[in-house]
Amino acid sequence: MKKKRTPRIAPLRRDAVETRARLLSEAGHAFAKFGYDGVGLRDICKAAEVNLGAVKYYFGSKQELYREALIQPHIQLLQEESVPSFDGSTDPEGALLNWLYFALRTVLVRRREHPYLSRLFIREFASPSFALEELIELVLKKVRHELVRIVMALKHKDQEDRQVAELANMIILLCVQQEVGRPVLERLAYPPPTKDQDVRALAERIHRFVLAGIKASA
Amino acid sequence: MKKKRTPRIAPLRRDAVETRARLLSEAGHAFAKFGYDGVGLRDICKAAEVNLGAVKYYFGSKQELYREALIQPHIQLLQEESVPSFDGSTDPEGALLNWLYFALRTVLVRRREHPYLSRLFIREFASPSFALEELIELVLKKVRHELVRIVMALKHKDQEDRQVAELANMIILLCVQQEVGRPVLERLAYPPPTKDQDVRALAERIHRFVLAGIKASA
DNA sequence: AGGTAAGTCAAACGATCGTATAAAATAACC
DNA sequence: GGTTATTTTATACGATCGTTTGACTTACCT
Repeated sequence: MKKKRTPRIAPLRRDAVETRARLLSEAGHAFAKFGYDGVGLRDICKAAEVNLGAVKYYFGSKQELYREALIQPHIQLLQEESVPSFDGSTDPEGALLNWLYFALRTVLVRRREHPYLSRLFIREFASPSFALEELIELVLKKVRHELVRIVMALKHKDQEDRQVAELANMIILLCVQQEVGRPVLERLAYPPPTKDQDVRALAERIHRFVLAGIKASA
Repeated sequence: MKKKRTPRIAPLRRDAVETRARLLSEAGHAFAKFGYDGVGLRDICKAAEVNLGAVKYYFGSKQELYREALIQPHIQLLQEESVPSFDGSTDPEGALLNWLYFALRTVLVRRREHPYLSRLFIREFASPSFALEELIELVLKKVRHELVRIVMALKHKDQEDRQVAELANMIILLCVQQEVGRPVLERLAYPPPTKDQDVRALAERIHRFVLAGIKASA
């Protein structure tokens, strides 16, 4: 019988912790820059100053290395600052502004401040891989859920119907696409802002826009 | 001196026309399904029942094969039905509805009816290749220009300023994202419609939404 | 019908890919 | 400080990639 070793998730030696982290970081950079198929493990390992065998040793395969480079920073991002929860029905308009500011800031500032996470997410968004399902379940579901509750309050409904879902989708798209559509947007007109104060102003403009839209929709 | 042959753009023999077309079509299917790096020329040629050498003979390289598979159907799509032009200032609200219906129908129906163009565009949108610039210049510029004129009329402006550009961007995103964001949308809630009558209804809902948003924005 | 250019074909090149393996080196523990 | 398990290393395998070549076959023209 073959000796089947499960990859070393948690390094046992002090220096090895840093080795694994370096490999993961460089992998994230490279995947973000060139895409999953665009970069080879040899280049990644060279950049990380790590031996080729480290990939199998620490992650088992290229797929697992990618998965962790994508998922793990997202978990951390959501732990550092979680979705503002809508407390009920007191001020849904204000809650919407808070949600928009949170979403846009997460997407345009916080995720972009991460050295590679933004570009990595954009790739995953557009050409979904095996990891998209997990990413949605882990990150997007919670964020969307709060928005749906706000929209329900604004439309005086007590459950999510087709209209609420569609409105929520449009709002989410407006935010996510400020980031994902950037390559196209900046070729068409002005690129979306990245500084916090400008993002705040953008949130307020979008707030005006979608609030009127929500009220107007039958 | 080496004999340098430029690729055979226009086949001279009747049967060869069909060979080139078959290769181009299968290439489009394959690139759309697996991405540029995800598919090899051997698989494409096998599916097209064409010899491997045909790629060099007709297109010169894999890149050129991809470029033509992406660009050429888009040109045809815009030739078959061009952007509705806004005649001036008589009825900008109606013009906006027309534009929305055109954009959504192009994106959700016409492009999707093409056997592979939609998925191919989505890939290009999110992870731009060398061909994006050409695609924007060729297709998106004209479509956006008409929208900008409509928004200008709605806001009673005589030139495109930052606000007009941002509003136009939001509207474009709302449309394009119905298509590009589909993998995510259908995991979050209802997928965007694809039948013409449903798309018409969607256009009307978005029309209500963005019209109110435009009027509300300061 | 024959000549000639257009098109097709099989075979191979060099490079790079992800993965596998087993020995060498190293840090941690008794 | 010797022992041991952990980590690193060098090397190789088998597959697949895009590209190239030159000979073969075919369709078109006079």
